[in-house]
Amino acid sequence: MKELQKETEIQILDAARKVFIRKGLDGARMQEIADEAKINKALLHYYFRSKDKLFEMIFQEEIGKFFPKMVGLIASPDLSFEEKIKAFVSNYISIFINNPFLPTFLIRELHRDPENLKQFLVNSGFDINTVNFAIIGLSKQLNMTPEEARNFMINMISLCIFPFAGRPLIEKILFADDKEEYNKFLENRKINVAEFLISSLNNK
Amino acid sequence: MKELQKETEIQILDAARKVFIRKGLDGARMQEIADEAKINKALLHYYFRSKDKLFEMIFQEEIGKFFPKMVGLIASPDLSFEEKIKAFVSNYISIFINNPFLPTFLIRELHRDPENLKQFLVNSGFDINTVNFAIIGLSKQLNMTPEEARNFMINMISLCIFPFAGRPLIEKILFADDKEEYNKFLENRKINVAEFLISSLNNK
DNA sequence: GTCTATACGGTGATAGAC
DNA sequence: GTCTATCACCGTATAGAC
Repeated sequence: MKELQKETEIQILDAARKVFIRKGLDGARMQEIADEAKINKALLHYYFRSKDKLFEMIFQEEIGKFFPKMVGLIASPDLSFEEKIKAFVSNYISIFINNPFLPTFLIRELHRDPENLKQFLVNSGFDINTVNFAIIGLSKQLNMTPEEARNFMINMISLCIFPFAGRPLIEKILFADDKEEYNKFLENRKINVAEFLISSLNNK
Repeated sequence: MKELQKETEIQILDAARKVFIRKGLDGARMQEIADEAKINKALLHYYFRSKDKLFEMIFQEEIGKFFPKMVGLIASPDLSFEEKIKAFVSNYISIFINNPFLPTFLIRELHRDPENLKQFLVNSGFDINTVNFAIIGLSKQLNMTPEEARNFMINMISLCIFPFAGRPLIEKILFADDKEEYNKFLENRKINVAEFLISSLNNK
C-alpha cells in the first residue's frame, strides 16, 4: 500500500531524528532507531541503504531548521535595528525552545565532519554575498564598520545558542538543577537578550 | 624501569586526550589511541583497565581546566566590576585559545552523560554556596538583582565559549573559511567582549 | 513491504610468551 | 612492561522466506 509505505518512511525518519539528535552518529544504534520506529532493523536498510545515508537525511533536514530566513531578516530595509534584533533573537530562541537538542547536535556533528556544512550550503543554493550585504547594511544602521557589525552578529548568535548547548552545565551550577526555572529563564531570554544587545549599542 | 613506566603512562594519557577530545567517547577507538601513543593496544588495558576508565581520567582532567579560580575572581572584593569582567573574559578566552576543542568536548560529553559533571563537582569539593555568594556580590556591584547578575554571568560565558564551539559554522559563513582571520578575531575578543559587556552596563 | 536468520567486519578486552 | 595472537561480542548490512 502506497499509504502505509509513506507512513513507515516517516516513522523511520521520526525515530532516526530522535535518536541521532540525542546520541549523534557515533552514539546512535540502528537497533535503537528500529525499536523507536517499532519496525525491524532490516527495514531501515530497505528504505535507506545505510546508517550514513539515513544520518545524512536527518542532518540536512536539521541544519535547515537553523538557517531560516534570518539573513533576509537582517537585510530587510524596512526594519529599524531594534526591530531586527528583537525579531532575530525571539525567532531563534523560539526555534531552540522547540528543538532543544538542535544546537548540541549541530555543534557535535559539524565538529566531527565540517564537510556536511559545505554540502548543505551547496544544496540550499546558499550565497555568501547575501550574508555580506546583510552585514554591510547592518553596519550602516548601527554606525559601525562591517567588521564590528559581524562581531555584533556573532555576539547575538552566541547569546541565543549557548544557553541550549551549555544547558547541562549552567542548569546544574547556576540553577541548582531546577529544570522548570531554567525553562522560564530560556523563555524570558527572548526579550532579555534583545534588550541586552540594544543597551550595549545605545552606549556607543 | 620506574622512569620508563611513568613515561609510558603519560604518553598514553597524552594520546588519549588528543583522540577523545576530537572524537568523543563514542567516536574514539582504542587502536587510534595506541597508534597515537606509539604503543600496543594491549598496553592501554594494562595501564587503564578499560576504555571507560581511561576516558573518565581524561574527562575529569579536562573539565578541571574549565573550572579554574574564576568563581573566586568574581567574588574577589578588591576588584571593580570592570576589572572583574576584563580578567574573567581574558582568562577564559585564553584557556580556550590554548584548548580550542575543549568547549565542544565538554558540550558533547556532558550532553551524553550529565552524571560526569556531578562526579567532578563532588571530587573537587565544589560548593554551590560559593557560587551564590559570588553572584550576590556581583549583583550589588552592578546594581542589579541576583537573578539579573546570574543572567549577566551567563551572557559573559556565552560570549566567551560559543565562538569556539560554533567555529566550524561561523568560520565558514562569516569568515569565508579564513582560519588566520578567525584566530585574530578570537584573540581580539579578549578585549572586545569585555568592552561589549561593560558598555551594556553603562547604559543601565 | 516486512519479517527472521545470518554473514561479515570491527572493537574492546584478555591470554600468554618474552 | 611490552608484545603477538586471539576471543567474544556487538553492530551494520544482506539473504531469503513470506
